[in-house]
Amino acid sequence: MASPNFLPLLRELSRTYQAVEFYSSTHVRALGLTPAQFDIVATLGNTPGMTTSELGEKTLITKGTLTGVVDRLAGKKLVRRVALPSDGRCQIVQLTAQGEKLFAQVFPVHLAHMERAFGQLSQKELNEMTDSLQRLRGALVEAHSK
Amino acid sequence: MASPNFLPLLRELSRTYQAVEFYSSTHVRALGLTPAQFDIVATLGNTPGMTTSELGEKTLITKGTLTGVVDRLAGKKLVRRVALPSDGRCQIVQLTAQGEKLFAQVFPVHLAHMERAFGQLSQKELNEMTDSLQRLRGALVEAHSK
DNA sequence: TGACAATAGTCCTAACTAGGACTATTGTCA
DNA sequence: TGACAATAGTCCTAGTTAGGACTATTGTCA
Repeated sequence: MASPNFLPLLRELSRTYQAVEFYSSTHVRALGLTPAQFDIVATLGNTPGMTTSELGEKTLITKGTLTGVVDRLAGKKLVRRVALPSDGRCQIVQLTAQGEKLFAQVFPVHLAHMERAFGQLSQKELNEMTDSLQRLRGALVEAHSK
Repeated sequence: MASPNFLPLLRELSRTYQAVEFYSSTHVRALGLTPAQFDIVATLGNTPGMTTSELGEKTLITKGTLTGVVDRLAGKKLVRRVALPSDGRCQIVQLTAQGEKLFAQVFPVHLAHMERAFGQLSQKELNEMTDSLQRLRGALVEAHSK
């Protein structure tokens, strides 16, 4: 390893991810939600609700964090926790009517906002980038498991 | 925008970035530093030190956060703040002797750790991914400025 | 030079973050 | 069935995060 040749990618990956986060979160905050809260509302939209752990898998928010975020959304009456009779350990998190309404108002608008940036790239490039990132992620998982 | 075709990329970008963070931070924490603290030590290594704002640009840590992180590193005697005579507003942050020593011990080891994952991809693929990410970032900056 | 804008950095608040300890519940298997 | 491992979720702690208000200093320009 004379000079590690992956540092530019590592650097660019961080910068680009942060740029996406900034572009997205600036818009989301203007709509009255934090990025984590929006993430959960968007994930619960058009679903009958899901387990806290399932929600964690989809949003990449870890369990310890999720408790607090769901608490705050529940405090805003956007989300509700329902016990699952078949498994006393689980709780289903689902949007309230008010949450559904917010989702319907906010989600399409935010999607259009993101489209304004991502739409500048060709479908071919989007696909290639997705595939490459997936290969990188595979390499990370593999390296971690050894 | 019948069905937005960029969502898979958005999703994969988050997942891959988080995978990198997890792979990296697990290792960094085992070395006794938080990711943000390691980032700063790594950035200051082999330099005469730099301004807080310059440090923020390089590490992508915003000013408000930076104060606290540098405070904690200073508390560990790894870093020191030096006033800049030529500009009374600026402070130079630099590694102490102990910080230099830690950098020399920890940085190469961490680089080798990252190499184990990134080394699985070809140079060509690394370059292509870097270029694509850069184009995406450019699109975000452009969309944000309008 | 004096008014005023720009910059550097700290401090504050609310929220998110990971990790681990802990409780309650469920599944497994001898 | 009873011991025990696995799972779901909450709680706690230390730390990071963005954003904005604030102070001090510097640069600009009429």
